[in-house]
Amino acid sequence: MTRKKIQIKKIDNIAARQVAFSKRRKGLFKKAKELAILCDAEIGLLVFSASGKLFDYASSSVQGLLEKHSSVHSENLPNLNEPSVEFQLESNIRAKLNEEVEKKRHELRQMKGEELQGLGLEELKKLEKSLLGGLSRVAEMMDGRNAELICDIGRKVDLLIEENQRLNQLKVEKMAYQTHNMQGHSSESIVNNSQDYDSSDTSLKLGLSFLEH
Amino acid sequence: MTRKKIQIKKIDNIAARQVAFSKRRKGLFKKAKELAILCDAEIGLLVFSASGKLFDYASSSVQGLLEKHSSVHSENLPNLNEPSVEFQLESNIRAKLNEEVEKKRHELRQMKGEELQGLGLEELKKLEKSLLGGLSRVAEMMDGRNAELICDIGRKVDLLIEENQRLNQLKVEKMAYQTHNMQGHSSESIVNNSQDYDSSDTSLKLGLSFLEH
DNA sequence: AACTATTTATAAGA
DNA sequence: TTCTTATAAATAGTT
Repeated sequence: MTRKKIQIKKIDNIAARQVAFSKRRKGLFKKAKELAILCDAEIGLLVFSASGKLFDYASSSVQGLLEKHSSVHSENLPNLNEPSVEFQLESNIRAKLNEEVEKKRHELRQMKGEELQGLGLEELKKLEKSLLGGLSRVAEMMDGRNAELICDIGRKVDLLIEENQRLNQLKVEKMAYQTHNMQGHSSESIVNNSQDYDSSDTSLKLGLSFLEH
Repeated sequence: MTRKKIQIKKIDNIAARQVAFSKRRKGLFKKAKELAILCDAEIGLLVFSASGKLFDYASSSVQGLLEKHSSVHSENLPNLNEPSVEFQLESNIRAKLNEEVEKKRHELRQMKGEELQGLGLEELKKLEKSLLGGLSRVAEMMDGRNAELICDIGRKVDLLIEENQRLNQLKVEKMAYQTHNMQGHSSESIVNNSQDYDSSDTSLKLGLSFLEH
């Protein structure tokens, strides 16, 4: 399928066949994983090399199935010389998981700048790029959060202003009521009213004080 | 993977996902069959669509396994008797490993700025701090590498200078030899000597040219 | 294990 | 679904 188109039939040359097996197996597993992820599918894939070695992939929900199957299989064909399919599967899965955990742990450490000894300049540059990318997205998201916050604040301010206007209205009405019922009673009420105005003004200021800093 | 490169992550749009599933499933089965034929391998492949529909392929010797499996599967949960202790242990271990992988995968994605939706401002700040920390260490390490490089270059320069001196010495000796053996022979030899000096000087310059840029 | 000229696979658009 | 087509990915042959 490259350099030259090939016929799909058993490759005669043994070495060439092994090389092709290795390359195409890798490609097949990659495709299987992509399908599982992209399309939310469950996939089980078993590949036995001509020499009987097992390679497998299984998304979680199929994992159990493959194991049970293979145990049935091994009962049918008791290959006493080779490790049982069942055992191969189990150790394969465990080994793969452990490897993946280890890989991610290491990658994570490197992103935190912790295990950089072995890295060359090119790898360091890649890391740097990755970090800068992450950083810019985090910054973007923080901006978003800040925008939300400001928006929230704006809404609260509106509410406070509204509330303040309502209070003012009440004061005006109250004052009108007082001046009507106790016209010329004393100057105190007028003073009180102006104090009320002041305090409501202060509460508005307090309500906005969190805007500073 | 064409018209535009895509990220390998679940396709959001349902219709698009189904189309991709159909296309890629076809491709995957084709690849599996080719591998089986070309490399004389035994292959079993199970694919469950997100909606639960099963597609499968199995080369002859694996066929039995898959059939039994899917029949077990269609019975759903017929294992009321006992999920053997051994199996439970296995599953537990695997579940833990899977969980760990998933956790690290997620953390890694967040460091790459990819799954920040759920995060609050505080968490974003922590992330930022972590990224900045990593970045500064990476930068430090790069400085180190650069220092090494410069050190290397310095050593090479020293060698070149030494070499140059040796060449000059040879020239001087040659000149002395020539003037001794052919004193007053002609003015040509003197002209030649001065040309030699010039070219050796040029070669030193060329040897150092990689220091620029 | 790398490289690269080609062939395949496939995403997007009808 | 199927077809087309521009482009990404896989890989046969080679080193």
